[in-house]
This record gives sequence, structure tokens and C-alpha cells, in this order.
Amino acid sequence: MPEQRFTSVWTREHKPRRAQQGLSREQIVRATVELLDAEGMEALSMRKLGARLGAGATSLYWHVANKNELLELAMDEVFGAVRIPDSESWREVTSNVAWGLRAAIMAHPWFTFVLGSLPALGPNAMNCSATLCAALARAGFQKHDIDYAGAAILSYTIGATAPEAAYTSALKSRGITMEQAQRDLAPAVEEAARAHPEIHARFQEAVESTIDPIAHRQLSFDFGLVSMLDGLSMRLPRSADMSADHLTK
Amino acid sequence: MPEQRFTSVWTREHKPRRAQQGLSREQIVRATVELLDAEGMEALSMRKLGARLGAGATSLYWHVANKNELLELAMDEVFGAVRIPDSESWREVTSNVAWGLRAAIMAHPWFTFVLGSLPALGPNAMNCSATLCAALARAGFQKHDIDYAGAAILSYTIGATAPEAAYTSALKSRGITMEQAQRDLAPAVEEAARAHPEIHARFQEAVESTIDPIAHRQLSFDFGLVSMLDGLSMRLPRSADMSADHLTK
DNA sequence: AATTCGCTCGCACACTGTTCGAGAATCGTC
DNA sequence: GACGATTCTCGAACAGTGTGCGAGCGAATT
Repeated sequence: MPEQRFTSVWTREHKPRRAQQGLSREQIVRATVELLDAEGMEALSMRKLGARLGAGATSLYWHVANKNELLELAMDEVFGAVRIPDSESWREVTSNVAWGLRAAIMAHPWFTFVLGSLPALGPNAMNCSATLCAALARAGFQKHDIDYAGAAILSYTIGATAPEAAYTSALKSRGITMEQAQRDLAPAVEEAARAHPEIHARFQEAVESTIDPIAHRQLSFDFGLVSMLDGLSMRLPRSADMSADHLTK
Repeated sequence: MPEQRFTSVWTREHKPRRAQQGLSREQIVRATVELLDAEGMEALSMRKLGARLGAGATSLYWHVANKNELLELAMDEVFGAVRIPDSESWREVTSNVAWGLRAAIMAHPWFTFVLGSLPALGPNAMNCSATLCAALARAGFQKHDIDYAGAAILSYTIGATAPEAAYTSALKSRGITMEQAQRDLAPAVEEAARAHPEIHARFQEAVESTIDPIAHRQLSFDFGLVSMLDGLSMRLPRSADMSADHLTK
């Protein structure tokens, strides 16, 4: 095995081409996102993408080295959809970024899939994480703790949203309603509950709940996010001065 | 579009076959995990898997409906590798599950990939979440908060570990050392840092750090996990009685 | 002995990502 | 204008994919 190098779209530089006519990288990426949104991950193929752009499939390979690069670019596009807040309060900044990222992932469920296989090194991803780090540094975290706290927030946000997005998009692409899925899943859960009465109680409560599933998930996300931020604020040298603003709910 | 149903390995029942000879589902799943561990996600094909079992590719389709079902089964196998702790302290139980799951994911990096595309509904996944829920209920959480808290812990654990596993396995499969990757990435980060001095400082600190990368990541994971658990314990009716045991570090 | 069942598997189909090399279109320079 | 260089497009082809179909096999049941 020869001495390999680590490559990514972001490690090669890219001249933005000379003329307006014909294909361009931005145009291709935009079409990629559209196609992914419309038909999902497994429907994306170079031939289909080419056809959508009125071009041959292999023409794309001039602008992009391979499909993975295309996915890296598309992923960063999603990070770019996160609106970066402007506020003094670190809690406001971090929770805005978290909710914004969540919204972006839910709007582009294939994101999860890409994130699981490719590293997120694009400028927009950097931007998100830089925003978090800046806010956390201002809040009073020191050195490595800044990274750790930022990573914790991003990790929770992605980990909480990704499976949710995967699930809802799997339903949508197969044309199944959420009620239908819950009905189909019931026997399997019933089976699992035989060994774990704890789960059965949870499931019963979920079925009988009057809260609709979407609100339910937002509550769940909020619960975890607030808990994480509370836990982080305990790590600040003086946490008393900031710890009140989440209690107003 | 006809009225579809939601299907999964776990929604069909499965007779465990009659004789010992020939293929069996367990055997196939075991071979799948082995192949995935050895050669990674994109190397898994039905033909290769069949060959490894000394069978034709299409023979597998008798025991498993399709490749996705196989991946669901393999994923649950990873959840099954998590050792379920036995303790009174909810903090001990939850953090043991979190660290166990983290270890399992790091040992089987393809897990991330599957989780991003398929729902985790298997018995072992249920078992993990039931363990968490039971501990949290014993700790004093009520009703929905039990789910929320359990989901928060799982979300953080998966969200923190998944990209890490994806990254390290991408390096390994391409035969790249971590130092080499950091060297290759440097210019891209440098470029990104131009706009965000915050990131540049973080990166400098990481490069100059004397802590080795693996320990660094464990520290980061621990930081977020402890923060999350601290935040959760604030939500307990009486948090005073439990809040001391993390201060011992 | 005949029949049914559980299981294996070769063939075939429609499709995939990507390489290669021939060609077209456009540019900078004379 | 003309000519060479550069930038870009794309058809053909290759090796490989998941999986439906239906012919066949051995063993258990009738």
C-alpha cells in the first residue's frame, strides 16, 4: 500500500471557471440538493443528475472529482442553511444554532446519511462550529473546554435529530403515514415489551398521549438541549449570573 | 400509490429453520458483521458475502428479504455488544451504557452508516433503551421525562461517537495515519481560519497539544456526557442527594 | 412411492460509478 | 481574421451492484 494522502473537496483548490454558460459547480450542487430532497438518497445517480441538468452524466466529472465530493458539497450546503444568530447571551446563540441545525436536517433528511460516511469539513460547517466556539469562549470557557462544549452541543443536536429525520423520511418516501407505521410497529414493540415492562409502559403512554408526534419530538429535543446547556453552565467559573434565563421558559 | 405498510425485519416473524445443515440466519448475520468489520461498508455485497459462506449469493435471499434487513440485523448485533450494567446508581448505569455503546460503535464503524439510513428497532436496541429508562425511572423522573432523558443520553452518545468512528475508519480503510491526515487537512483549516480566528486558535492548540488524539477524544466525550448527566440531574425533584458523586471526578 | 416442503443457486435484468479518449467550443495571441 | 492552447462535453465501455424468477435438489411427510 503506497503512502496515501487524505483527500476531500476541501483539500483541493478549485478555480470557479471562466464563463457563465454551461455547467458550473454551484449549479450542480444546487441540482444535487434538489434531487436529494425530492427523491431521497438512493435515487441520486450521476446519470439522473446529468439528465436533470440537460447534460451527459460524465460531464459532471469535470467539475467534481467523484460522487463523494458532490455529497460533501451538498452536506455543506445544508450547514449553510443554518442562520447564524447575533446575540450576546451564549445560551441564546448556542440554542439558536442547535434549533437551526435541527431544522436544516429535518428539511434535508439525506444529510444524516452523508454525515455518517463523510467528514464535515466545509466552510459552512466550520462556520457553525466557529459561532458556537466564539459564544462559548465569551461565556467564559477556557482552552480545550471551548472545543469540548461546542462538540457536545453539536453532537447532541445531530444525534437527536438524525434518527428522527431518517425515520420520517423513510416513511415519506414509502408513502406511509405515521399512524400506519405506529400500527405496523405495534406487534414488534409488543413482542419486545414482553421482556421489558418498562418499554411497554412508555409505549402505552405514547399511544394514549394527546400531544401530536411532532410537538412531542420538539419537546423531547428541547428537554435534552436545555439539560445539556444547564450541565455546561455548571462548568463555568461563575454560573450563577447566567443560570436564570432558562427558568423563564 | 397503494396503501403501503411499514416493513422491517422486526415486523415479520421468523421461523428459525429446521435443520443444522446449510445456512442459517444467525450464521449469515455473523458473517456480515465480520465482513463489515474487515472491509467496511462499501465492500459488503451479497456476492462477496455468499462466497465467504461458501454459498451462492442468491441463497441468502431465502433467509433474509433483502440487504437492508441484513443491515438491520447487523446493527442490532452491535447494540447487543453493549454490556448492560447492574447498579443502583442511575448515573453509573447511564454512563456505563453510554461508554459501552461508544465502545461498540468504535469497534464497528459501519454502524453509523446503517443507523443513518435504517431505524433501530431490534431487541438489543430496545434493551439498551429499556435499561436507561428503568434507571431513570428509579432515579425519580416522571412519565414523558423518562423517555426524554433516555433519548437525550442516547442521542448525545451516538451523535458524539458516530462522526468520530466514521472519520477514523475512513482513515484506516485508506491506509492513512492520523498525523498524515492532520497534515493534509492543515491547508484547508488554515483557509477556513482566515474568516474565523476562533477556529485557528482551537486548531493551533490541538496541534501543539501533548495529549494524544485518542485520549483527547475520550476527554471530550466525557466532558459532554458528564455535562448532560449534570443537566439531567437538575431536573430531578430533589437533585441535592445525588449531585455530589460527579464532583469526585 | 408419491408428493410436498425447505432450501440452493444460475441466469438475467436494469442499473450503478467511473475511466478514457475523441471531439467541440471558447480563449489568448499574433 | 487565423491558429494554437485551454476548457469543457459526452458516448462507449467496464466491472460491479441488488434482486426476481424459476429450475432443481435432498429430506421429511403422507
